[in-house]
Amino acid sequence: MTFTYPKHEKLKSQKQIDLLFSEGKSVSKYPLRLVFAPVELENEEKIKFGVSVSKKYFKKAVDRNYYKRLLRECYRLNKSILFENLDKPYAMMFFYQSKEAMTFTEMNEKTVQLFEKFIKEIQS
RNA sequence: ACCGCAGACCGCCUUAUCGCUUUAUGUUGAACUUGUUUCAACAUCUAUUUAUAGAUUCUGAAUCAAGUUCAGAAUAAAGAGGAAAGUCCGGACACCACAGAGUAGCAUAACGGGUAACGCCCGUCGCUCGUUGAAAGACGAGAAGGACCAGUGCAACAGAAAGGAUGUACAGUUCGGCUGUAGUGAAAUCAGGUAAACUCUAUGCGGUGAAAUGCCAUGUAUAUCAACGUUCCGCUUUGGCGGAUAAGGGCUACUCGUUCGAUGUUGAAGGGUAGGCAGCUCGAUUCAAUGGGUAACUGUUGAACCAGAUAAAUGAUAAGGGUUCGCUUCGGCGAAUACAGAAUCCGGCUUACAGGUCUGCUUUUUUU
Repeated sequence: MTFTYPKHEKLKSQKQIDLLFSEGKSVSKYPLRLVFAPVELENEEKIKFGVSVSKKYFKKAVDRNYYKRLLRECYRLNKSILFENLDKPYAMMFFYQSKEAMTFTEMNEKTVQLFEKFIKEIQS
């Protein structure tokens, strides 16, 4: 299993994002939150993935960039959990929802827990 | 040596693992196009032994070569700032009627220079403040430095009164609050101060802003364009032609001016949204040498190419090392490592900033 996060795996389409927010469900593990919805994808891709950190929580662009990078790293290193358990393609968006700082190690643990929770959710 | 001030510059590093963006190189695969060769089928032509051979065209398949596009993996190179920030000025560039006249509005304000331009920068003069000095002056710092003989306004304290005021006392007197003196104040119908007061003068300013704008693919409301078309008058060969009419709209903050002109029909064209390409990074660029200038800045010559993302890359983790601070049993231990993230591009200004380097000046101490 590779640990890449190439361009075509990023969630970019406005339509898919609108769909995600209007019809998507979510699971969370404070301070992380994952919104997801099943979609039709081309070329047998399984996931479209995006990250977001709100201006509400971090005023400065530098801080937002930093946490977005951490979120991307967490996805990149743990995405095998998702790929091995998905039965159909999904679009998903990953949020950091807290004003408090967090280290990479903590965030990584939370991400694994969150992804396992997500797998249970879609299998039930 | 130390402290302070001013100016200029720098603003964490190394290794490993896993990633991201752009460019280049060759490579693999797929699709398409063109061509070569071979085979098959059909058709036509030629020859003769009349069912064979040869040639040509087209179609299909295979093969090889070249090109284009897409995808994959590989290698190499490059990859945030001094403020990228605030979006406060000035430009480049693009479009909107290439941009009209007047009014209003806004900005600037000594003189000279620099610049693409500026409200920026440099120099000079004057002013104010501080230090020093008997003074002249010297040194340092600061600022929003045009005009109150155009008009209107404002003015602390003192004073009767600061502008249709003229009180009190005394004196003079043509007996009229007419004249003078005293008194307050910088200034008392004699004028002066004030434009970080209105105002005046001079100069400048059209608007929008890369989500500008152009193209490609997709392709629809009906905004747009063209023709016909509303009403009235005249002419008429009865087909039309010419002139006028204007609710409203566009150009503006307003007026003038100019321009389009209801509803509808036909045709053309093709908005927005989502996607791609261009704009998009070679430029008032950077560095070095040298010439000019007190300086800001600039001429010449040589060299270099230095981010181009777009739900938005430029990183994450681990270990080690710098640097600073604190504690110290002088072995070390602990903590911190600033401000902050390109979005069309430049020149400024303003604000934020741990720490460090260099230069100049001043004070104090030590040695000679």
